[in-house]
Amino acid sequence: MTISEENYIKVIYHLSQVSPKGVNTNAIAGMLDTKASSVTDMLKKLSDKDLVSYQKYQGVTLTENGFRSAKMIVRKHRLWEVFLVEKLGFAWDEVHDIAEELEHIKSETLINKLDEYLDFPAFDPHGDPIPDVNGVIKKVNKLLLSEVELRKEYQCVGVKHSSSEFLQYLDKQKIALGSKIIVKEKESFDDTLLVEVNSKEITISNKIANNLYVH
Amino acid sequence: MTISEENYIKVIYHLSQVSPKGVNTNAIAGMLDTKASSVTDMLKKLSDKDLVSYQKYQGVTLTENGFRSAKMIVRKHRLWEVFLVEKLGFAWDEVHDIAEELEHIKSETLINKLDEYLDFPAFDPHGDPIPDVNGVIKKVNKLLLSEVELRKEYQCVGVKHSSSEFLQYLDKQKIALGSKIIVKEKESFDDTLLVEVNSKEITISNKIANNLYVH
DNA sequence: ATAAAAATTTAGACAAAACTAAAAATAATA
DNA sequence: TATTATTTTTAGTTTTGTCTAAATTTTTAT
Ligand SMILES: [Mn+2]
Ligand SMILES: [Mn+2]
Ligand SMILES: [Mn+2]
Ligand SMILES: [Mn+2]
Repeated sequence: MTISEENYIKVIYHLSQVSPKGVNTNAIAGMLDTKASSVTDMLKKLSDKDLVSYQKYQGVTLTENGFRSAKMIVRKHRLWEVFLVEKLGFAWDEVHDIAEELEHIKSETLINKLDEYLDFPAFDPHGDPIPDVNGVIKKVNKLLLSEVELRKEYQCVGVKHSSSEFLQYLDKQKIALGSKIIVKEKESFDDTLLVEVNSKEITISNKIANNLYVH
Repeated sequence: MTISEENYIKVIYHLSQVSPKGVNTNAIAGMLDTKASSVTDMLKKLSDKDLVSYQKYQGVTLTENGFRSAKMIVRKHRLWEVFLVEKLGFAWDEVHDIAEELEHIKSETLINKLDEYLDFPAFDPHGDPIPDVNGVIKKVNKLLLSEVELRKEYQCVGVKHSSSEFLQYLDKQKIALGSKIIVKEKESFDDTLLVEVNSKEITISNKIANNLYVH
């Protein structure tokens, strides 16, 4: 697989999580910052290689092959993110773009030795699960902070989108993975939350609460 | 720079060490396993980007820009090799191909953090010097084993070519970087050497002796 | 049900990096 | 020096991945 093909497969994998019955051409184009016509061309090629099943105008799904490949790319991406944060001391908002490049390094042995070196982590710095060597992903019941019961203690376990701005906002509010969090009040007008984190009370917008996973 | 451009620049850098007054088109083609006509095309492009100075039929040299870039690619290659051997436990004959890919990862910050993480190594697993953050390379007076005085103690400090077969041969003979080595006798007919390594006597062909650096 | 809007695909073009075959320049040799 | 031989460059293709513009299909709205 070329780097470009890998990028398409990974995007289709991520989009499949929300539209399992078929991923739209436009959605792929949006994620890859490319044009719909380019996507169509690539879908034909991926289909010829039996990585996706594709019928004109009907959207696309991953084949067994494509699904396996996608999980291996995600595995590499997330293991490299762990390496960058745990070993090299990068902040969690700095690692995504570098991991986008590192995920395309070919060696199987490399990634398995890296896995071992990192002590077989199950989650990446953003709380996303890391597929193991067989592609098995640890499932965790997690809720968005916006869907949580009042006055019950939860633990922060992940972020939905890991944009730099969002992650830096969490840093500023001293919210990290593992932080204990209790929703004290919910403003019915705009769903703003009054929460307690690290024994301090802060208010959190609905947009933020919709991007923070707790458990 | 694209990956392909980086590969050309690196090859020109290495060939410049032996032909400083100009590198041949054919030599580049040989190293990159490509055709001379492809090399000519690329040299024009690199010349337009002020990475090489090139005049038809006259061979090519690196510009100041090209030289700086080349050293940064070599720096990345060798730092990654150290990482693979020291941290991930690869053997010294297994790391070259993986480093060929890793050397093209773009981030400056990444390579400097990696450098720090590895404790600013001056040499890679094959004894080749690693340019520092400013491109400065530590010079070492080293001789080929074939050029050495008899009955004098030397230390093995590097290999000239790091092909897997050669490195595995050295492993088999228990010759590693740092090994003490004394040439006892030199067969005048074919320049075969009788040497002492690790208090054991072994015979070494001229071809081997021409590829092993000592100090 | 028909028309308008949106999504998707086709057709044709382009840039990067490679190739083959042929022409041109340089180097080697008789 | 004249003639080969070698090296290098040019000319013309090919493949990959992208693009724009136009055509087609599907979806939405009247
Ligand atoms: Mn990421
Ligand atoms: Mn991540
Ligand atoms: Mn190497
Ligand atoms: Mn090396």
